[in-house]
Amino acid sequence: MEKVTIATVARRAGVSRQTVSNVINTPDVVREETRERVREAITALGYRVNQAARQMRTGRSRLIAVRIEPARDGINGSVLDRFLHGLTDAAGLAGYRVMLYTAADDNDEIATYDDLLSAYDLDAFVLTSTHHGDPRTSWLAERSVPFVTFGRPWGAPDMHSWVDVDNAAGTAAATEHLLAAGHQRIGFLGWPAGSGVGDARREGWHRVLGPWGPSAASTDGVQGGAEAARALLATDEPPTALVCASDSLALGALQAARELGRECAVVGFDDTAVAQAIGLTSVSQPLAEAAARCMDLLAELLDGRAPSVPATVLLPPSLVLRQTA
Amino acid sequence: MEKVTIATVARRAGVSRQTVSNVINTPDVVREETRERVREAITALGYRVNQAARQMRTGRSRLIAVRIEPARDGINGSVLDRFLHGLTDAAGLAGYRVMLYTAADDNDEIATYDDLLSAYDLDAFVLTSTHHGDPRTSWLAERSVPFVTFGRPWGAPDMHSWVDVDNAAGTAAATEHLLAAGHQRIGFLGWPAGSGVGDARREGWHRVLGPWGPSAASTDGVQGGAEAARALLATDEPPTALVCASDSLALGALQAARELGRECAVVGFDDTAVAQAIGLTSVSQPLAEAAARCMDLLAELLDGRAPSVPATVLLPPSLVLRQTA
DNA sequence: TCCTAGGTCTTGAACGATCAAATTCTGATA
DNA sequence: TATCAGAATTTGATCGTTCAAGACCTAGGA
Repeated sequence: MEKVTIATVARRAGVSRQTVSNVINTPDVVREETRERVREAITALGYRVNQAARQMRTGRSRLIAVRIEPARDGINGSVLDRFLHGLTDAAGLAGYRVMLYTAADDNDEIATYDDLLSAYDLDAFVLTSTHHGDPRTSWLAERSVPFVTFGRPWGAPDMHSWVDVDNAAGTAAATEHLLAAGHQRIGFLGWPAGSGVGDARREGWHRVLGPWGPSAASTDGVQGGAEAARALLATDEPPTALVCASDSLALGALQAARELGRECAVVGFDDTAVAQAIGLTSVSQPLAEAAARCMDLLAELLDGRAPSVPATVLLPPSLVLRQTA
Repeated sequence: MEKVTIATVARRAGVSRQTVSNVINTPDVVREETRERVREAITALGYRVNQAARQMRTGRSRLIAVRIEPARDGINGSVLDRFLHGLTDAAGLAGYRVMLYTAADDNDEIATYDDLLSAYDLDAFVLTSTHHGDPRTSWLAERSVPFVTFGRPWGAPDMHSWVDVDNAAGTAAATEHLLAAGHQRIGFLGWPAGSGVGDARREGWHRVLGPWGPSAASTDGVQGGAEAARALLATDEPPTALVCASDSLALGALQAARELGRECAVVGFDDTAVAQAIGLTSVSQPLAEAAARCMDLLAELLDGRAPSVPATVLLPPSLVLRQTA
């Protein structure tokens, strides 16, 4: 079982190296009959293109990089995990591979770009966790490195392609579900104003209920959620249902309600493992699809058939009904 | 900002290409003074080795592949996630990069090996979720592809290097903790016999308690855990504490205890997001360290300084105390 | 019959690094 | 001073692929 190169195939098929290369990359310039003969030789020999050699000549690696972040509060970590899985699948289908890297912060990440680009000739990046004033996108854009973000460019015009989930639509659907179930006072438990995602989730709830509705804010976490929920539930006319910006907050709310002996419907966000485990109704992001769409956009960029205007994709989340609402 | 190659550096330092290459790969054969001059040129120009070119000549890619699995029951998914993060970090420090792939089953995975090896010249694989009669290890071993498993070769002799966590020690520690807290009747809630990991976790509990102790088994999941726990708690002399093979089972046990109005201490396994969220005491695997050790072993294999006997590393888990025990 | 255009295929060079072998330099010894 | 071993450096070839350009063949038109 020797090394099979393009020359081995060429010899067996009785053609030149270049013809074999053409069969692989631009089949339509090769005559039908020759093409078949070469294809036969390729499968018979089990030939596979050597990516390193191809890359050296073309300057393209068919490699895409994604940052893997530590599961921050743990509870929401699996979101990225599922996205990664979807991306790896989609990339594989499109003939690309996913390479991982870690970074402590934005600047560290930018330093890594430099390294990955010059050492590995990376074709593109997929960025997650975009935020206001993100320095990463401008760095990449300035050097015209192809990239797509999962998460819209908060607070900036659309200078690049992105895929995002319609957070507001998710909380809106949750709120409507609660209304339909007969709830009159539906509260919102969210994060402090200023984060794009958090604000959008509050917006969806607000959009459905109109001007009124009790709401509270806390940084993410079970503890914070419980405290904020206690405050809301201790008022004169406490809400009978709570829409929450995350499963962590929702879990805190459930604990608070139980302590106080109050009936309170709760809906979380992200459909994490925790929600599945404890039967929490939650808004689920279509992560596999989001990943696939990211790959689609990247493939467009890389094939040079990119639209002049950045493409943007907004996916609707879905409500997963369980016991808590 | 043109492309900087080894020739650019050579010209600037006034030496030949090969000398630059030597400074990078075998610095000790270059005279001190020359070495410094070349190093200066390298940093001044911001030169970075082109991996594709190096790979074509050496046949080594400095790339390591890991399979990313879908978060199976969701609740335990983050274990792999954290391992991956640790591996990416450790690989980066050792000058390697991690590439991802997905596979539907063992055979699919083997087909992917073939592809990755011939197309990308992958240097090594890290396998997770090893099990009895795993066909992957023998496939790789036959072709003498370097690899390390996270998880020991269940039911087979040590034919390759592996890193694993001492599952039995984990449940033993949990059991001892419960004994010290004054519990007399400590039960075990595990998986059906036959899985290496599950059996080891039961073993640890059994080792501490001796012959006696109520135990039950169920396939993993909250539902199953609740049912099995109900059965245990409904006996004449119910256990006052339960050691569980997973956080899912533990969560089920907690729910069963609450339903029945019983006090019952519970310890889970894996310290997942769920455990953190609901305050479940759980056995925590040192995943970052496990990943680092995997990388160490791989580096040894790849540098050719591999020991004749496969290296095996068994890491002790730790008990994370929270409210439930 | 000759020429040309288009389709098909082949040839040599190049990508950027490392290997192997050849060459030059250095300093010590006779 | 001439010689030589060993250290330091250079040269040419090579890895497997694709690019650019050229060669060959066939059919159609003048």
